[in-house]
Amino acid sequence: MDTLQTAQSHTDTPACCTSAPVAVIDEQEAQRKARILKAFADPKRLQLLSIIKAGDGGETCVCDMTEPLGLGQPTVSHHLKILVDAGLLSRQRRGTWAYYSLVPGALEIAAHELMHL
Amino acid sequence: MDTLQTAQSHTDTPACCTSAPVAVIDEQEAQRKARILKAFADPKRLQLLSIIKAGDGGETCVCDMTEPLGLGQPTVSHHLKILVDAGLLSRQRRGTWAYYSLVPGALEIAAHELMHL
DNA sequence: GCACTCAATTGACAACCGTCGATATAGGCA
DNA sequence: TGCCTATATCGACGGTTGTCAATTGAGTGC
Repeated sequence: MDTLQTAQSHTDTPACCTSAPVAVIDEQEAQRKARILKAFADPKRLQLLSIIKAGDGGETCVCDMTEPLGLGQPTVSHHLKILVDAGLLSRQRRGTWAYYSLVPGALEIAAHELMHL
Repeated sequence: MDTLQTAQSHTDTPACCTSAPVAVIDEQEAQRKARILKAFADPKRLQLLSIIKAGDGGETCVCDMTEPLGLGQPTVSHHLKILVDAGLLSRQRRGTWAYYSLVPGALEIAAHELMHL
């Protein structure tokens, strides 16, 4: 058997298009990583994470997020849900208020996924 | 009795919503980071990066990307342009073919942005 | 020159996303 | 109980995004 498939078109052997069995991450793994990274891919959500990270005790009340972001309350709730669903934030109700805090290690894991894709 | 802020009942000062001058990253910085992270937030682009990273010599020809991704050539070109514009890939023409390679340190910088937002 | 191949661009379309207003839910207080 | 506040959900609307078919541009070899 030919180690590399003989002549193919172009009247000669092209330098590339060797159809090598590249070790590419599969569709499923790619979608999983993309779902997490997509949660970061919005300026407002990055600001949200920044606010929560800097919050007292590492947590922040929803009512403290709407004003600095210049967004309506439903929109902030929407972004927070996305971040929670992505496993980046955790929610805790205290009285009438809802406090959000970073899931420990979540940022590090996400960063790790970026470097080792 | 609450040691902080007197009675926080409605019609009075609430416990949160202190409108503290939170050190939040500004809109401009958030948009800059989001633009980079948005480039990662797609499964096909993650697969592209994976293929290129694993390519021989750290570079891969376009014609070796369309098949494993199951995408048309224009779509692959589209994604590659997004990755180049984000500063993650660099392009080099050799003959008729175009080779893409990871910009050194790009992944590390992006990961750093994630952890230190 | 011409013919051929690979890659990039264009235009169009459906799906997704961020935003808002309106409404619903949950919890505290009188 | 009923009212009030904070948060979540719903429905709708523009803007963005991923995809493709068709075309154009770039490069090689005859």
